[in-house]
Amino acid sequence: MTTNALPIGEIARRTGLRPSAVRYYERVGLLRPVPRAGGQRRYDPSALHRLSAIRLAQRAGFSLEEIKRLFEAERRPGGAGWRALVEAKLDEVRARIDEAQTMERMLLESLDCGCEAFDECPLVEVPNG
Amino acid sequence: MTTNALPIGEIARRTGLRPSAVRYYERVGLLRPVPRAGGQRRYDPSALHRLSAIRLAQRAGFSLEEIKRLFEAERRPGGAGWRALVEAKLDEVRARIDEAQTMERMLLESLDCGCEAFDECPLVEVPNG
DNA sequence: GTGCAACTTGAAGTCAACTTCAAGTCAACG
DNA sequence: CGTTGACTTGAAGTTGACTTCAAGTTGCAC
Repeated sequence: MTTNALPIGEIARRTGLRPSAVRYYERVGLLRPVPRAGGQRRYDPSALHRLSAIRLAQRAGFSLEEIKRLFEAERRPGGAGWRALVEAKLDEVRARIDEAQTMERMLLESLDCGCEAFDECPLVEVPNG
Repeated sequence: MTTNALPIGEIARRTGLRPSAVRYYERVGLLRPVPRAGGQRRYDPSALHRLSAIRLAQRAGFSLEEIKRLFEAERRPGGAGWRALVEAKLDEVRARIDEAQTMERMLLESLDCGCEAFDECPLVEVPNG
């Protein structure tokens, strides 16, 4: 046997994605085409890892296009451009964390003052131009 | 004069939104209809604060529907349901922060080991069912 | 071999969040 | 008074990320 080769339904079940999503990822180039058994996709378990990485990056706010570039960057030899790309992404992630933390403080503050708070929270920066 | 009443273009310029977006927010109920001068919207500067709060919440990952509910919740008297809603949002924000921080560690790790890292980062949790 | 669930494809549909378009209105300048 | 530019409306178009559909094929149990 060629070790455990999972059909798309099994991949879907384990990742919580729908088969259609997995096929979609393949179509847009996020997943390389996998070997077929009689036309049907057979996945190596490592696909689970890849899919999980995609979900995480996505929940962290990245578009499929960005995630794709992130994956592609790491395949380039010499590590020329990819380091800069990862650093750029790092900046983005940190900005996201900052914003989420500001939101957290806003929500906490609005819990504290108790009334019409969120709408008037002083943590929101109003443009002054 | 009825204090500074800003036309939609000015609101757009200051918030970085397009006028069409501001009208859209009104249409979907995120912004209450404002007074008109000869058919044209005239905004109180407080609208800038509201719009900024919207942008922040949006960047923190909330849909317009969710933001709307957040605003509506704070208007209910007694603070009955809105406290629970804000607390639920808090949980969501914290989950987002966690995920973004995992992304951050993944990216850092992939910078450290230098090669095909992001795709194989051990920080990604693979489902085991 | 029969049947059924799970798979295949391409095309079309959906949803959010807008943007663009067409056609028209209004204020102000010269 | 004419025209310019910012505004108005409703309707239709766009993008990303999928899902749904129709029509057909395959894998496996019985």
